Amino acid sequence: MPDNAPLQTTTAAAGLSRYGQIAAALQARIVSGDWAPGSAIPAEGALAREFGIALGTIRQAIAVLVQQGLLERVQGKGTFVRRGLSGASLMRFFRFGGADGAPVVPRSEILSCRAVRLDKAMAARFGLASGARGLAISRRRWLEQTPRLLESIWLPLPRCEALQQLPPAQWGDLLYPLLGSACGVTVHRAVDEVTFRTLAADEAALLMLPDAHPCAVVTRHAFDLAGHCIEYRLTRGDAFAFRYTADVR
Amino acid sequence: MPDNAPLQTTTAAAGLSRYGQIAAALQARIVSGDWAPGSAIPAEGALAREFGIALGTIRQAIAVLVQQGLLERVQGKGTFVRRGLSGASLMRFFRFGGADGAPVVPRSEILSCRAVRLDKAMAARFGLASGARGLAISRRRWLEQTPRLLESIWLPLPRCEALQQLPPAQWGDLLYPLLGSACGVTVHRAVDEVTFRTLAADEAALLMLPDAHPCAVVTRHAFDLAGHCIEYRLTRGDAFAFRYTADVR
DNA sequence: TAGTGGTCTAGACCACTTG
DNA sequence: AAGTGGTCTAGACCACTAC
Repeated sequence: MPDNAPLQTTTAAAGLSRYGQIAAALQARIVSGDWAPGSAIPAEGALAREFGIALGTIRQAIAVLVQQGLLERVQGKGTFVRRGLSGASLMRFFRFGGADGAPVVPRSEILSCRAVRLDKAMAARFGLASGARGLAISRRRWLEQTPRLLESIWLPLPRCEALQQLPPAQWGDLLYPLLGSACGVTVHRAVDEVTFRTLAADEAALLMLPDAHPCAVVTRHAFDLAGHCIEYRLTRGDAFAFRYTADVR
Repeated sequence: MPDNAPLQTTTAAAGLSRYGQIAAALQARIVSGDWAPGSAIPAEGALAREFGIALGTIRQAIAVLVQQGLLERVQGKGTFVRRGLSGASLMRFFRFGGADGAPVVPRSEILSCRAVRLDKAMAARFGLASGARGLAISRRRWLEQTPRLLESIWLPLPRCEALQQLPPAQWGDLLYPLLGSACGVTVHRAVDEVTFRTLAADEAALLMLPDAHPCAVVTRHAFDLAGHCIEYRLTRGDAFAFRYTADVR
């Protein structure tokens, strides 16, 4: 038995525990696409043999990635790379009329989509230089016969080029699955910030609401598996339809 | 070695894993006050001997309670029962002028405090029958020289009787520490729901805002260690000062 | 029946905190 | 130096899922 080799000779092992190093190694395989979203990773035993460690240790490494939301374990079936966010989750902020239980997807109407130069702040979000190219999308979302949300979306352009080729009519109602299939981008995490203001005249008209009507604004930064920002989104909706629940402990 | 006794003879062991049963046993000691908030629980080894199980199993049980937020582990020092919520956390929904970094506690002004009969819905929250007695508190909270929040608080009355004896002038600015010291109640978890509306005339006057000004309403259910609701609170504040960040993954 | 993850054991040594 | 939790091992058996 090697008992306790003082350092695992992976690429960079700086003061990390063994399971930490291995978790990083597994994460690298996921981020690189070596293990695709939705697919199963090798069994515990196989990984333990590969890394030359005990079962308990590989389990600990996997637990780290499960905690991060990168992996998902299922009794008797295996351990799977989690698929990206569906994107429908923005509706969790609003309750428009209908039944509460069913998570509905609003119909998407693309108002405009064009390549633009990103200003300094926007480019910085994507880790690009000021003036870099991006895609600016304006979208209106409907529930039944009523416009409910207004969205302004920015995407980094070398990365999401494939979207420009595809006619908006074929985009469907959800952006993230499209980003996955067309651009190979997996949205793994999002940070939403909620504030509150009143609608500008043009916004109010598009939402069929009175001028200066109160509205909730959700500002979203979405990130890929590597943790890079790949979407900036501004969503506006009727403030009186806003409802959000937070658990504190 | 007993190897694997099929069932641990605790009180109720229904299909739970051993560490699950033990986690429940530990939780009972915390909820009963046997292990007080802030104090250390016995070391892993001692607990393992007491329950007649391996170290790894007691660690698993403790991990469950850490995950639930009941316990906290500190390297080299021990495992501690977590103290209750500070209550200042409601400010996380609002950003009033001042510096962002510092978590400030607004000054509390008690507008009224009286015993009332609870209607059916309110009594049900506390697990009481309609018409049960409760404490209704109205509070205004100041930052510097400006009133910022309006709070309506309901508490179940047999439980929080000690508050009535204490003059409001001695309450201080935070309710939860007071509930702990005066009534022996630990607030361990809270569920906040956010909605938007406009201010009524009396509310607007108290907050020194225009009539019908937009406001954010935070509805809070707070729970003790046993999971029973012990506070219902309605907080109103200027909607334009509202700002909340949520992480999705 | 074979393969997966889930639970459990009985040790060992390490890292951190305290007196 | 003594006590605590943190890491790691090398096994065992159980529960669930598939074929």
